[in-house]
Amino acid sequence: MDNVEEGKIEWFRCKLRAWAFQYLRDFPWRRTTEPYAIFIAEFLLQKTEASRASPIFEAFISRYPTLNALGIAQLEEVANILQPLGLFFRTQRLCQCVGIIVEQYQGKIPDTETQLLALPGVGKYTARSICTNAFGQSLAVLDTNVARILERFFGLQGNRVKSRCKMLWKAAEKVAPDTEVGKWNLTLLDFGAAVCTARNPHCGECPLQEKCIYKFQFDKNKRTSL
DNA sequence: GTCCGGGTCC
DNA sequence: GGACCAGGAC
Repeated sequence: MDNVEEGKIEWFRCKLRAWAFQYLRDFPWRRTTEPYAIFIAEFLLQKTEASRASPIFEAFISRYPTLNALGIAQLEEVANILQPLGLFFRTQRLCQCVGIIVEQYQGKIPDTETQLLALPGVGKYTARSICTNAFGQSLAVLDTNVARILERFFGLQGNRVKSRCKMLWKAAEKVAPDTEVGKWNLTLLDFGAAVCTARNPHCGECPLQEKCIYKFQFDKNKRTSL
């Protein structure tokens, strides 16, 4: 965390905001704050590429427009719609969630991180993502994209990606701005998917390369190997 | 920390 | 085959 100092953070935010202005992606779930739609989207997006989840999400919402509609659906039918995305256990967890929400929350998606965390298949990332995107709360998130960007740019923890690492969660919260955290979270996600990718990151076109620890190390290795 | 997961890209 | 994707459970 020593490398994560205020001046560098401000520069980091500034560069990424400028990048987001031009490159932030558009997805159907980003055009709504309706809690049910956000809830479904976050579930489908777990360990799944956003562009692949997109058409399935639209089919899902048009088949089950409300939580109550989903509540009376058969598990097999739901599984059928989600089949192209794999990870069948998600369907089971999703249906369990719906049952609990109908019984305990009168069919309304709960709006606190703690309540959401108690649902099966909802971890810290998903709970916070729902809170920011559906209920306008300001909670930073950590996923593999955020972890990778923070590790590389600030030189945290070598190159091991541990999504649950406390230090990375702290760093994610420290780096998040005071306002528009929801948009900030999306910015990091999109930047990780488009520029700071796991394989073959596009360092040459990266707006952060000037102060990036990873880029610096990379160049150094290149020099010494010549 | 470790295991789990289905499709995709390398 | 193995790493990787808007992770979660144990």
